[in-house]
Amino acid sequence: MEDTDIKKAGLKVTLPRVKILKVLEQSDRHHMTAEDVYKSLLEREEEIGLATVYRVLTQFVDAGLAERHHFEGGQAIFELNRGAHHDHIVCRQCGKVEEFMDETIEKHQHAIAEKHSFSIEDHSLIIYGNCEKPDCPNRPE
Amino acid sequence: MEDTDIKKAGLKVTLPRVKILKVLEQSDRHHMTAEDVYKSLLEREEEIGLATVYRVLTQFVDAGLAERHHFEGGQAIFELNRGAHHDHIVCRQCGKVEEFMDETIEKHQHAIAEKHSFSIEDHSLIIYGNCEKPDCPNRPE
DNA sequence: TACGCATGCGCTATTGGTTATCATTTAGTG
DNA sequence: CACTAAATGATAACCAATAGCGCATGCGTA
Repeated sequence: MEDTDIKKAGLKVTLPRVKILKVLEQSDRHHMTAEDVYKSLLEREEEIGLATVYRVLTQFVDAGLAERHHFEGGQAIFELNRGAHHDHIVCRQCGKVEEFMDETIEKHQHAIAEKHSFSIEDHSLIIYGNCEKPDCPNRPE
Repeated sequence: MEDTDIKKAGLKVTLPRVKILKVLEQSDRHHMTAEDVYKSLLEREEEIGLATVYRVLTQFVDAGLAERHHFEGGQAIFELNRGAHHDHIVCRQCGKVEEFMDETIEKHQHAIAEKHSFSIEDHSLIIYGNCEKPDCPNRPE
């Protein structure tokens, strides 16, 4: 993802926008709250206001550069849009987020929308569970 | 759903709890925010504080009597648990919520969890679109 | 490169939804 | 009917998110 993408989106290429884009790109966790982004910027000693973080994230979403998700807990989570649609599976213990994509599920959703006479615009599928990462607090011993 | 269900959940059978349960049961919209429940109680001239509504709804969820959903917008939505699991399809224009259930989708979710080495606990699938209700503001003329 | 305006920035105050506090009231029990 | 623990209601506190407002900056133009 490049600075030119910001320009293409009709937004001026400013330092805060570039830096927020970088944070979203380079973070090992690719799913972050606005607060996460803000803290990450502080660690890099970038002085960017929290309000600006919210503003810019919203602009990125409106421009299609990023997506806003609503997981459990209410807090919005942001993710760069890398083109390929996918859904999420989340560990309730360690917060790890993985991505998946299932053609069959996608197709069935369209069938359901049709059956209910809805023109489908979007969907959100999140699976909650517990992962088996070695450092996950819920790991069975 | 009966008062005895409240007792079974280990909660005292108090007037506010009975009345909130009734609202959730009798409302034509079965998916309500805490505020919706509160307003509905006001219309019935029941003097129940908003704090109590939030408290009781949370207790119902903890007891398994109700479910809390997170649709777009962040606001929590509550629904009585009638036993049969289902997912939701929501109209972005008029807010109408319908329910559906698809065995194939359910099965695939379990397969996905397995593939990612997650023990699945729950999931949330919401389809967003536009319905064709005669009074839906988005209805094509 | 210098100018000037529109846009964007950061700060602070404010909102909206939800939760905690605490004195008073009520349900359940003997 | 009295007693005790739990529940309620009013209010304040909380937190994520937003709006308002001067100041600073990006960028087209000269």
